[in-house]
Amino acid sequence: MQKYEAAAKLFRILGEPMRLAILDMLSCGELCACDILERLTISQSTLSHHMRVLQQAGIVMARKDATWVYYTINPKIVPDLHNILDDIILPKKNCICEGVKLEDNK
Amino acid sequence: MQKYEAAAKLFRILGEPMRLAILDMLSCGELCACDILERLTISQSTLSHHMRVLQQAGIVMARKDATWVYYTINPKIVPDLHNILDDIILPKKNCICEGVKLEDNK
DNA sequence: AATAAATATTGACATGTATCGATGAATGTT
DNA sequence: AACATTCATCGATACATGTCAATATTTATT
Repeated sequence: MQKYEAAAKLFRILGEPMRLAILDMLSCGELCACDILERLTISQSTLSHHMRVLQQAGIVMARKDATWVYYTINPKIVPDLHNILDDIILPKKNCICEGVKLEDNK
Repeated sequence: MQKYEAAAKLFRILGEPMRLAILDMLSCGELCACDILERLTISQSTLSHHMRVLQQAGIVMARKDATWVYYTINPKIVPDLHNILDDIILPKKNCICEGVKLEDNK
């Protein structure tokens, strides 16, 4: 299972409407937290939580300037996500469907 | 927010290691529930739960034959998922980053 | 009809996490 | 030095859901 946990974690992070809204906003380019907060109906602490999650997952990058923090989407994450999805869902060589039993610690 | 809920739901469903393992197994082709169960260390009821979730989301399709149920990945879901991701994370026209405020009921 | 096998459903429980208000920390301004 | 602004952290709460055992349902077999 361990094999799938990293991928699952990424998908789980994308599995929240608020975070998708934030990523949609960032898709055009850099925004500071206050810009994002202005367009959402969530508390500042909730936004801060989401930005931390997105950052730690490597989905967004942060740049601090004085009291502001500016966020951008990590461009590398886009092909990464596509590849992660394809590696699981598309036919491939040495696939687990060929027979091995999966234990919880694998 | 409603705008992102469908996409978030799909990602959330992909956000479980067990379901990714199941999809990985199905990536080569059709398997029945008992085949999948044989290679995982989860209970039968848990597997049944996951298959129902994957089915209702349109990610896998089910075919019943006597007492067996055979599952396949819905091939349409693959490009769909890529498009959903790109529609959010890549730059685009008429993007919400251009200014509108998002209410919870949107 | 009785039994067996494959899958679904139900109810209970534990865990994870989104959310908030309150507060703290860092930086800039007066 | 005092204050304001921006963001982070903490503690509490509510809700969603993964998991299981037990049971039901469906179909085939004897």
